[in-house]
Amino acid sequence: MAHILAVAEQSFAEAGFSGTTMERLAQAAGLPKANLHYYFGTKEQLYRGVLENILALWLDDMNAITPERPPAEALTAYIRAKLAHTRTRPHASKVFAAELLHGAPHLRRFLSFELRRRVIEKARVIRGWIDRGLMAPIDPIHLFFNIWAMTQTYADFEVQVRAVLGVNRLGDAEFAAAEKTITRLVLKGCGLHWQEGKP
Amino acid sequence: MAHILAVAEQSFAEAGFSGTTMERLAQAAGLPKANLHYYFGTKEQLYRGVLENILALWLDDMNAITPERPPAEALTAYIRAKLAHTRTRPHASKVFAAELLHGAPHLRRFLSFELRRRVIEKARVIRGWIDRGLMAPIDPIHLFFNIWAMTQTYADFEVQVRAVLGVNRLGDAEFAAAEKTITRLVLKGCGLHWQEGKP
DNA sequence: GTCTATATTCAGATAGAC
DNA sequence: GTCTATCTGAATATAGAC
Repeated sequence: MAHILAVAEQSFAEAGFSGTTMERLAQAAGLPKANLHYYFGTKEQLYRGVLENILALWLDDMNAITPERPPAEALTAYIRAKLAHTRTRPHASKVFAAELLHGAPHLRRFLSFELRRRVIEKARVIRGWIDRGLMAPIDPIHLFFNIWAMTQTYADFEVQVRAVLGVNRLGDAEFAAAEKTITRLVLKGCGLHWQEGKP
Repeated sequence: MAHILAVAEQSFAEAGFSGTTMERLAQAAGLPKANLHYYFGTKEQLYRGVLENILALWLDDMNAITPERPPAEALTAYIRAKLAHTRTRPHASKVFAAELLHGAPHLRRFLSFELRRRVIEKARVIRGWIDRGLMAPIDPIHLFFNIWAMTQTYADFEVQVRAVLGVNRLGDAEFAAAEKTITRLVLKGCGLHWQEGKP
């Protein structure tokens, strides 16, 4: 079952919902397609299963943001965590991205409630830092939008990154450069100290 | 014909390639579906027509980056141009994003040649600024990846932005906040002067 | 050039044997 | 529970009248 979900995640990421056929999934999972229907009912329900598997990931990373930590440390850790997920779970990122692209018909509740609540909570932490004079007065919610955008682009639009860089795959060097660039933009953008050498 | 392409762009953006039916396009365009096939041949060829319409947009914005301009001014103008396209052509952005998400089978050449060449050319301009001590030594190519990510997220993942902000549509206020945040991150991140009030 | 009607293909779902 | 074979519906594409 977990195996089927993993195969489905990859296929939905690569081919989209309509582009993924139950036949293709069955072949990739190594069993007849009737079994998929036996386990999950409809293709729609299987897709929902894949999505739900992903949502927890998105909320978890934000744990790095806590009031006691110095902002530079917390933001650096957050960026690192997001980028690690981008690297280890690129298919999850792509499925989520495709769902958003098409208006998120399955994620309306998640976005408007769970995610919104969590962002507002963490934005309050950032406003606390600003009020204490620990960082520049940046809009915390837009800051989140932009950190998500920058980190996820290395999964979602990986093919563009590879083509422009002229490499066959994104390895340690590329992710190190990405992390350095994003961390620099965010820390300096927030008026925080950032130093070249610091990993 | 241009009308059909506009309708198709919107439908491909909202429903994806497989999710878009010729019947649906015909209805939206107000003519029988046989005509679509008469004009464009196959659905595939129609999709290629939509994509090609979009590519020029992407390359054009980079004209803002020229060696003579001060970096802060050029980067501010570039961000503004990208964000303006995000706002006026959200469907184009989404079609392009979906194509990248699914591995860009139709854009391989464009990405590896036209786009890559243009990015390398403009990266050289930025390195010139760095060498002249006009800005901090940031990786120019990753800088582009991240500017694209930040500006396009307001089209591609608009539904997420709206849900988290709790608004029904992205208007002047939201785009102003986006532009301010992105410009701040980029300029300060590049060690350039940025001032709150400056639009 | 434009449309109606239809052929063809293919994917999702299920019946029913084992 | 697992599989083969099949049904059903839908979407692309085209034939052929006007």
